[in-house]
Amino acid sequence: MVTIYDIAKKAGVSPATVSRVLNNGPVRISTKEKILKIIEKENFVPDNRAVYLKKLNTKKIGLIVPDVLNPIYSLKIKVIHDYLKERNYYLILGNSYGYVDEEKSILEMFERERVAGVIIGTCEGEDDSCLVPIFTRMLNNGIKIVFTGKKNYGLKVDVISVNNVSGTYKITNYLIKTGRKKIGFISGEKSLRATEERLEGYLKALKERGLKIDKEIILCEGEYKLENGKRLTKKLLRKVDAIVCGNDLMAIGAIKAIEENGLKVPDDISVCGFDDIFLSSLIKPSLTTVHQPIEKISEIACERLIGWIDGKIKKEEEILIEPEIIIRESA
Amino acid sequence: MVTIYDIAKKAGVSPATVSRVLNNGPVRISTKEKILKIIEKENFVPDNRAVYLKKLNTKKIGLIVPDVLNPIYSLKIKVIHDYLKERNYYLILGNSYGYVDEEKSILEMFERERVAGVIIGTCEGEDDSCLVPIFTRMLNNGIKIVFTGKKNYGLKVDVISVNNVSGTYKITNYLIKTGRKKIGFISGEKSLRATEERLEGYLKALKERGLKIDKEIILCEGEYKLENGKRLTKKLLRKVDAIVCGNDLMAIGAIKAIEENGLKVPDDISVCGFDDIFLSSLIKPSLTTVHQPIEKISEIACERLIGWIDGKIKKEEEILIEPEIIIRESA
DNA sequence: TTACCATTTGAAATTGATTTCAATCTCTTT
DNA sequence: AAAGAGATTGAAATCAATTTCAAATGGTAA
Repeated sequence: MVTIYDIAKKAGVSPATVSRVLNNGPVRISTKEKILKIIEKENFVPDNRAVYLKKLNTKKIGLIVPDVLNPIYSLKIKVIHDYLKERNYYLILGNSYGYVDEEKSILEMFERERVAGVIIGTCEGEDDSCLVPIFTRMLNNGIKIVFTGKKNYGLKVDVISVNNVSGTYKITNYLIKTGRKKIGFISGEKSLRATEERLEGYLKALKERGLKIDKEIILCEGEYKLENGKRLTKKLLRKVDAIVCGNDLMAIGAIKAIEENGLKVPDDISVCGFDDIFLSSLIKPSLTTVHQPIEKISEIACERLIGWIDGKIKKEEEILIEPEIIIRESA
Repeated sequence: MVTIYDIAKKAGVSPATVSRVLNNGPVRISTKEKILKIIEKENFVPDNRAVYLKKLNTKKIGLIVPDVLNPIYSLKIKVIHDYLKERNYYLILGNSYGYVDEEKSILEMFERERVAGVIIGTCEGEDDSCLVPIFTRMLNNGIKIVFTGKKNYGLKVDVISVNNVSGTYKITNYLIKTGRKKIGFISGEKSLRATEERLEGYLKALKERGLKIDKEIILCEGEYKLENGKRLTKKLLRKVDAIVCGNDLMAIGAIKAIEENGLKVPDDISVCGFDDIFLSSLIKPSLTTVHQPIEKISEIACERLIGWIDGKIKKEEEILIEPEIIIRESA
């Protein structure tokens, strides 16, 4: 491969001068043009490995999501990718499947790559408190970290997330208003922040409206996926007249389960979700759900992360975005 | 940050010995253990920039997709990510939106990063023949490239793709068998390989069955997206009794357009798609479509790419995977 | 013509690892 | 006890850039 030395030799200058051309340093216009011509002719492309060995900011950002197949994370990836690209950063992607072992190995890869910052796009999967030592080490080594939608474990990191409590509170209230009395709740693992808070909003609404809380119809286990929604819903059939689901995929599973058992949505059982993925408006009955402001969350996450990297932000913050509920056919 | 020199000093050995420990070189067991302890204690993590400045294979693979939001590409990303991770490679992701300018800037970033290989996951977007010089330069510089689903422009690259011709041929035949006579065709840009070939299969089936080809009901323009499917379908209403769509998203758009105009799918107009995305089985009516073997294509692409990188593959190939049609409710 | 200042330039150090080559240390064998 | 073989180790070069410091060059004013 062509190096800066080859260019320097052909141009009759020192490598330092070529480097200055590449970095807009002070070089006489005529020499600059001569060097640029040679660079073009020789197909020279600088080697980032060497460039960023000297420079401080590697311009690389690591992003971890639990499931690229979940449209909510596809959207997160898209928004973050675009925001960063605009600012000359680029993205290394890790897909953790919600497993801490995977997440750990991805984080270690990010460390070796000396990424400037990391965005954790996770808010579902296993309990990941055991990653705290790695996060601490990364922070100590100057790698900036922003969480979206998970606990901060007392770390010096921003947390940007939707107000989960308020989301399920609003939608449960809506169900009550439409006359539903036996409202069930299904979601993924209890240990997760998303589960904890979404459950909290649901309970809050029931309490305020004086409805009885029945542990039999609250099921928080397994993954935030369609199949699991189906599985859990089967246990609630004929016990409830509405179900608040932990996310849209589970809600879609719930609708499938209800229909497969000869019942109707929303006539027999109302179903509502959380996320407002693309799909939710397309299925039938279309899904009543809590809209997650993914674009906003992702952009704030990027903005904060770059703020940290540029040294403009020094103090961590927890930023909650207020969600809206979207009323459609399923409830 | 802690370096190999710091570790060497604390252990009373030379950096070379520390490097040997990191790379499983010959080191006395007792010194190895001593060094490992210090590495652990000092939180040392090697710097890949320096590591791969010396080593030939950077273990980085660049992947370009036109749209992370399209489930077909989410799936591609997932499969490729997993396959590579298993083999100690990792992924740098670029989202091109089908724009050649974006694709160009992503490719340049890959070059600077000295990726070992690139997978082009594109098969839609603008005509990208103008990227040939960049691909040539990358190949000359030893970066291996594999295309999935696009023209190879005479380059020394593998092309792995679904047999598009066969896919639309089969599904058009199916429509004819069910008694449809006026079958329309809608898709994205004509210049794309996917469009060209899918159109070819459609035309082949019509000709073989002796049906008249009517240019008025063949519309190839715009993007492979839902909205565009809707837009094009509106022009075909009342002119056709079936529509073959370039992909599933367009087909879903087609169904929406038909229903919004008071017609029924499949009673008034049959609709079929191409891809078999997750969504297609969930909507109502569920979509009859050509199943794209994305997992298989992606895995072969990875396998071939790593074969090239390891020097085990020397000759480019074009690999076509035969698709199956999935009959559901929409046709 | 000289002094002074600003603009260009290059030599050499630096970044953090790996790798080669030669030297040293341990054994085993005679 | 000496020789030889094999296992460990370190010094220095290398990878491909940037950056610092000092030197050279050019232009202007006194």
